[in-house]
Amino acid sequence: MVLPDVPFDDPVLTPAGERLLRAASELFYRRGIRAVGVDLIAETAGTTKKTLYDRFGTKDELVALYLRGRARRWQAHLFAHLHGAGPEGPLAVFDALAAWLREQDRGCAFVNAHAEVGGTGHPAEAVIRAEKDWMRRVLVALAGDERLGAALHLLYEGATVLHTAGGRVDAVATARDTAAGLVGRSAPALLPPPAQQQHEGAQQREEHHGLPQR
Amino acid sequence: MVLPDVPFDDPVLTPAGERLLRAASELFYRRGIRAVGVDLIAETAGTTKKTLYDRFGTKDELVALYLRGRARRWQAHLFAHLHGAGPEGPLAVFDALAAWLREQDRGCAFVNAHAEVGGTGHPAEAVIRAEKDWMRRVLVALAGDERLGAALHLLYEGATVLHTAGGRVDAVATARDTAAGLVGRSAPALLPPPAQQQHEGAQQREEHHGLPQR
DNA sequence: AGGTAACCACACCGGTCGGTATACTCGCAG
DNA sequence: CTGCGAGTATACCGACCGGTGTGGTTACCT
Repeated sequence: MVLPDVPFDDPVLTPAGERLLRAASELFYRRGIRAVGVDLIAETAGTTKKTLYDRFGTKDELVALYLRGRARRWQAHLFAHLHGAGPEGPLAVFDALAAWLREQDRGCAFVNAHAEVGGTGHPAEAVIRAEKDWMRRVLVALAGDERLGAALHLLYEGATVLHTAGGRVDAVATARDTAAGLVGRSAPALLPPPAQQQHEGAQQREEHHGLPQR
Repeated sequence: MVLPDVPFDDPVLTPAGERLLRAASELFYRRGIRAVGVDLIAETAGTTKKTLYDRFGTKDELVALYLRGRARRWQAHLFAHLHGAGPEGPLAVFDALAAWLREQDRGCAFVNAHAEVGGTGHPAEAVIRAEKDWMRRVLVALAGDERLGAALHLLYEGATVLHTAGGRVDAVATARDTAAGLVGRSAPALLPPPAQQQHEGAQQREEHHGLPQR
């Protein structure tokens, strides 16, 4: 089975740029975007605001880069869990989510970012939509069915929200149970047990892989 | 059937206080909490920061009041849709949500607020959890079953997120379809088509039908 | 008459916001 | 040797942040 890749490649950065993006990612996720100033980011990265603006041009661009990085890391985590998971692929997504949320206690970075910048024309908005769209395509591919994949996507997002904002530690397990019911009912015979397939979709569909680099 | 009320009563406010809360609610929802300063709120309400702090003490308290108001308004909207909706109660929730999201284009105020203040000890956090917990109780009551209600809750939250952050206009409809499948499968015999009798799985466990009134 | 709650106008506080400017050092490729 | 990209250090900008203080004006209640 071929799973789609998230449509972001990793940026080529100078050492200081790398430290800045790493520091910004940690701070943005843990405290929120508007709650973190560029001064703090530069200081945490052990460099200066000057370097930050030389590399990234704008705080907004740094935010967009932060989200792209999150998308790539979540994909890596997810595909690692899916690898070797047999025909119950769709359900393994919920196991991957449970493990992910054990460390990422502030929930979905994209939903959180949208809460802060949604509707403002912020460059992060496109990244947010692209990630949601990608995740849906993954679930549709795993489910082998458009409607079932869309339903699983709803459960996946609902579980993330209720786990985090709702404080319901059983949310992911409930979602998995519900998903199992849907999957079992919809296509019980489509997936023969012994088959190891790997996801081969590695098309990077962006040619502009550099940074402002001015 | 008795549905639980949201555990917030409406505050008694002076005229200027009312204007402040109304202005703050609009601004917080549309632009985010941290993006809105107290100066702007006071100016929009046609009053001064002094009055704001005399009435509410803190911006954080104003934020909590804002969320309580949102919860009450959503409950009123939801119950109005449920009223007269026959035995297909659980599905009417998704119709109410669709209508709600047609006007509330920034999605769930509680999820958005949690993205900004989650994990900081902010007084809004308790309000957020209470609202999610209340909504779950409503869905469990409507479904007449704990597991089914929890599953519907997942679909409800997932639909809200995917509609808003994901930009999927079909999210609520998909959630409704999926919910219909779950409901139909779980209790097919309890609801004879031509009958206005209510499904009896909802145990009446509270006599407090009015407002919390505490 | 006196008290008081509500309100407004305005000034002020230290701190932080995103972003810019100047000037200097280092290593490396032509 | 020179030029340049990368980095550091530091000062600065106007605007805004949440929050406080002072003083004065209504209107209503005893």
